Amino acid sequence: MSATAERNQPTDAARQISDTLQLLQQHVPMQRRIVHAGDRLFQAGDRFTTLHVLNSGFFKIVNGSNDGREQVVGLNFKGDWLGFDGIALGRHGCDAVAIDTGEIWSFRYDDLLAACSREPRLMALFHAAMSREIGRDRDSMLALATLPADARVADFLRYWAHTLAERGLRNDCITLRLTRAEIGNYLGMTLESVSRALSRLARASVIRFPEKGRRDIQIPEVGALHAFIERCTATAAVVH
Amino acid sequence: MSATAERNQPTDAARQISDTLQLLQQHVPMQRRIVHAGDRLFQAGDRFTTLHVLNSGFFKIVNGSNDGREQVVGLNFKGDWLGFDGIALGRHGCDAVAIDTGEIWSFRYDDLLAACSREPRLMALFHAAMSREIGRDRDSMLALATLPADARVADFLRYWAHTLAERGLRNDCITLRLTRAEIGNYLGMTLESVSRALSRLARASVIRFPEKGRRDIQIPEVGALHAFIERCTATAAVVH
DNA sequence: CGCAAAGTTGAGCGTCCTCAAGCAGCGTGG
DNA sequence: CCACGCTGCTTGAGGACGCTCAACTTTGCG
Repeated sequence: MSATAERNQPTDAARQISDTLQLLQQHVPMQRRIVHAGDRLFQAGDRFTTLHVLNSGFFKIVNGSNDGREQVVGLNFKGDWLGFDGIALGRHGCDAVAIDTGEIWSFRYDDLLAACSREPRLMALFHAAMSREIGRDRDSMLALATLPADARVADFLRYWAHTLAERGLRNDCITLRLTRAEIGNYLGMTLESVSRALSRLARASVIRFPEKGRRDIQIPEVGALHAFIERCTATAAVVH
Repeated sequence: MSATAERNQPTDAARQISDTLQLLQQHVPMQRRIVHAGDRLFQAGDRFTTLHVLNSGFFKIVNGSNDGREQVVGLNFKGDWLGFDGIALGRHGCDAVAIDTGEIWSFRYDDLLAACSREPRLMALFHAAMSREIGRDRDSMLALATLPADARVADFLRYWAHTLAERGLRNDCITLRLTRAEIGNYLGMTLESVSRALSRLARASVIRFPEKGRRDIQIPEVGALHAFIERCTATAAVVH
């Protein structure tokens, strides 16, 4: 939680991302490719051989169960790594689906390891990326388990805005690449509940919609999202 | 998902665990220590320097938020690694608390890296452990977001039984080291709901309680838990 | 034996889901 | 150009699942 990650001045995260891209380019043979919304980078059951780093674009990670349930369990942005889940069993356990046009860098896992032994900084970045993923997943669980629906939506927006800010991008007006149904799936609620939550957030002036369309969301003040979330959890723990 | 992990014959997981313990012992300078229920291995904010592997006992991982919410986001068993979350930022983001007496092996992260460069098999096991953690967290999210309360409890028992079986231990009668409140916290529900869910599971003969005490839980047939979970999700998706 | 902590069970209620209707944006084709 | 259909989004009404509050039982420990 970097107190206030201002945009357009390199944050720790931004530096880490550019270092990663640079080191990969220098030391690991890889393939660059353009993907479009809907493209599947890999899916559950695929044999694991390669890792990927997102140079631009957005991905969603979908986890399925044998009885047909499935859920969006992760979102990926520029600089994020994809495919870690395959290392353990040699097969992927989830699908990675592009939700916008973007560029993906792919390289063999064993080539990465070879490069890491020559360039310890790359190893450090690799491990840090896996570690971050674990921390991120745990934060998702915390939100899923402890926040009421409205606060989960607010937390989702806060996370998205934070992620953009980290990368030096504008975050006062974000364009969601997900439908209400996908957001709902990610947050463990129905699309109607997402819609209602957004309406309430707008009514509370925490977010704002543009004149036309409700796909973009304006966030005048990220702090207001924090405040809203705390207000939700506070009412749950009233006097008593 | 190894089809049927029979106990008392070494599974993949069991072999991996013994390999890990053996390689660590041979190549990494480390400290062995006994911990007791309630002991804290590390907590959020602590500077990260060392990783840990559980040689015996049970741990819970507790994640907190700045506004006071906290949740059990992970459970650890023999052979599991602890501390991955600290690598990214150099500080831990959660607490690791022992929930039973056990033995923990601790070693410096940089010592591990040095050993890994000499012994690639250790590196592979290290990466596999992180990868497994990610996959496991995603399964937790899936359960939290898509299963009704009763099914979440059944899934929790299924996971616990499966984990014991993987390690070659009896899993037809498991002793929960967690209170109803802790289980509820882990599953995103109240302790009363956990209690009711267990009662319903017992009424449906999916589990059984011993004559005295309700801390132990007998699971005559693990498959029955699967069936129960599917029955729960099926009723949600009726004809239509 | 008595107290504290953990667990069970019931009654009432609130949040969120389900079902349904209507609206908005958008590409296609007459 | 507008009708048309499609997909995504919003909003309302009713109901169910799980939470809150409360009483009681059981277990464990000094």
